[in-house]
Amino acid sequence: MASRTRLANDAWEALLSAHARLMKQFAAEDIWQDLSMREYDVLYTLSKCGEPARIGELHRHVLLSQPALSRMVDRLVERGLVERCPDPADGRGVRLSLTEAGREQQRQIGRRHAGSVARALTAELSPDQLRQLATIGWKLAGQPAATGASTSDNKEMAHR
Amino acid sequence: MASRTRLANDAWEALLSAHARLMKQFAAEDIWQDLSMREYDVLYTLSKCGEPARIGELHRHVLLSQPALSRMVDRLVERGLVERCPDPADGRGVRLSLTEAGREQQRQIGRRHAGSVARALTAELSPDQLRQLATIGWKLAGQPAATGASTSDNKEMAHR
DNA sequence: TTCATGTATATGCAAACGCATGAACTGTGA
DNA sequence: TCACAGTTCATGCGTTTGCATATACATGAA
Repeated sequence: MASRTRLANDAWEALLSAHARLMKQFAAEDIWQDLSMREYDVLYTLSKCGEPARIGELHRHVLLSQPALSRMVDRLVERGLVERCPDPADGRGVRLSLTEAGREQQRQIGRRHAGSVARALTAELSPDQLRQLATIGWKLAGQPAATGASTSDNKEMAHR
Repeated sequence: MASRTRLANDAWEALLSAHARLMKQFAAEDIWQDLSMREYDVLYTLSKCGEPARIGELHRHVLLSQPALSRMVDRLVERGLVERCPDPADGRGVRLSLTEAGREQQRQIGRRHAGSVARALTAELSPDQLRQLATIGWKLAGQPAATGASTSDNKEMAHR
């Protein structure tokens, strides 16, 4: 049982190290145009969340404090990438959506970034390992299954 | 081949989501005493790097700009947790090491944090999945094998 | 209705960050 | 020996962050 603790901590440290290394590698690439990776992350999340999305919803997916996120949205609105409308169903809330410019910039950057990600990960991992990582990651993220990786037979899913 | 790209991107997104969720969860715990998770990360890294360590060495492991790291070390020195000495072998460099107080605080926090990590990961993942995550993570981190997880037979390692 | 409590987002402010650059030193080739 | 490019860390400065808190609305009970 103590070894189980050790196993878990080693796995977590490995995840953190992988995260740090790849984030640095991606950040160093010249594909981000005039926005930071965090800003891109918000645009990307917005495009995936299904717009219009609430700030609270964004906040569940982005590693930023709520006030920081609120102000980042300010800037993105000011730059014409995001629209902020009052929510007709809840006077406290706001509805966020990408503008056409925001969507377009997200797509441009996203295409290149997806290429970098694919190159970095497929260089190190087998297809089975990619599937394992997806399964494990989504599980830790609290999202049972996920997009499309579940279509292929993944023996490891037998572990629950 | 396009599916391989998709597979890799799904795996990366899963990793990011897991990272964000768990980081928030850990950050919300009341175990960090008077330091931030980033500060703890520096103390932990210092304890693992083998002291005395160079700032550049720390910088390879911590997701912070070099100037930010330099100033964080300033603060940790000011608070008596880290010592900064000139490097006798290289007049440009500095040698960093934990003070006794720094080491002690790292250990205190580390014990509790390790418990949280173990609880969070073992709740979601099987021992095999923990081993898979460690193998995959260290590979992506650019560190071939790693601490102790390699002692157990891991069938997935056959994938290279 | 009115009040109390809870939730969603915004704002004040000090601290921390990243980028560009500077200062100190190393190492190499002329 | 000197000059010059490369490396290591620190500093100036504007921007962004997090914490605490305010504001505005929602919701439920009296």
